[in-house]
Amino acid sequence: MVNEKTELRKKVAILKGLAHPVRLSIVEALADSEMCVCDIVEMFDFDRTTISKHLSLMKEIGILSDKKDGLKVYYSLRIRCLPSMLSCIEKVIEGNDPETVFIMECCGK
Amino acid sequence: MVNEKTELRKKVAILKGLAHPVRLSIVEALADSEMCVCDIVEMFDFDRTTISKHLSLMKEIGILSDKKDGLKVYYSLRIRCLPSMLSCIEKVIEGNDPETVFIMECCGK
DNA sequence: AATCTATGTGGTAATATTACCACATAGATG
DNA sequence: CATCTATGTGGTAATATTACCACATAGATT
Repeated sequence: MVNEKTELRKKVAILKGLAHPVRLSIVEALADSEMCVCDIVEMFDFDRTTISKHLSLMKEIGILSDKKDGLKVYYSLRIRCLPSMLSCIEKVIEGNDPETVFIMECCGK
Repeated sequence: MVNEKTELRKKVAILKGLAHPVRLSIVEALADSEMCVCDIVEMFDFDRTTISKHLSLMKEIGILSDKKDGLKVYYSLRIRCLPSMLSCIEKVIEGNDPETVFIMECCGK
């Protein structure tokens, strides 16, 4: 049995880990395949070290895992259900007419 | 077609809205049924106005909707798939042995 | 071994988030 | 209508997050 408080803290940590435009974009990019830091850095206009810190953070939280190969480090999703989880939110957003920001139904199950 | 940047911002906003222990607890409590502010406040040791601000924030983001009835205000989930979305994260956490903080598989699909 | 390449870390200034207090208000009740 | 009850808002101090710079390191290349 998992401690309630601890479980809540872990869930919040994961959500916080996803709640940043750079980090969420990385997670989405990793949905299909792993990428090296060099390629991930290319995606953004931010400093290389900024991206590196976002990756370290997500690794520490448990969202990503890394794998070294020569000079390069490859990151991949450690929580595989994330893309489908996020697609729930996407459907909510995409389903909107421009006026209403969010609708009430999604996932259609 | 939804603007990519805007969509990302909205997704991040929702995730941020969930990424706080008080707010996530509220969302979980609202999974089953709506609640008035007075009852939600009872759940926590924080100041009443702190809870009120968390509710306002989630309403603004679109996570919650409210409904007035006399003096009381009832909040409910506006994004209904949230509980099942969060259960994905829960399974990841619960599936752990105490040593490993996160596992790689979840949702069992 | 000197150098280069890919990546990571410590420090820090700028910015955002959070929690509480003081105060405001709408609707019920005496 | 005076008051009470449930709720919300503005302001602010404490804290957390973020992005960059300077620097460090491991492994490849010359």
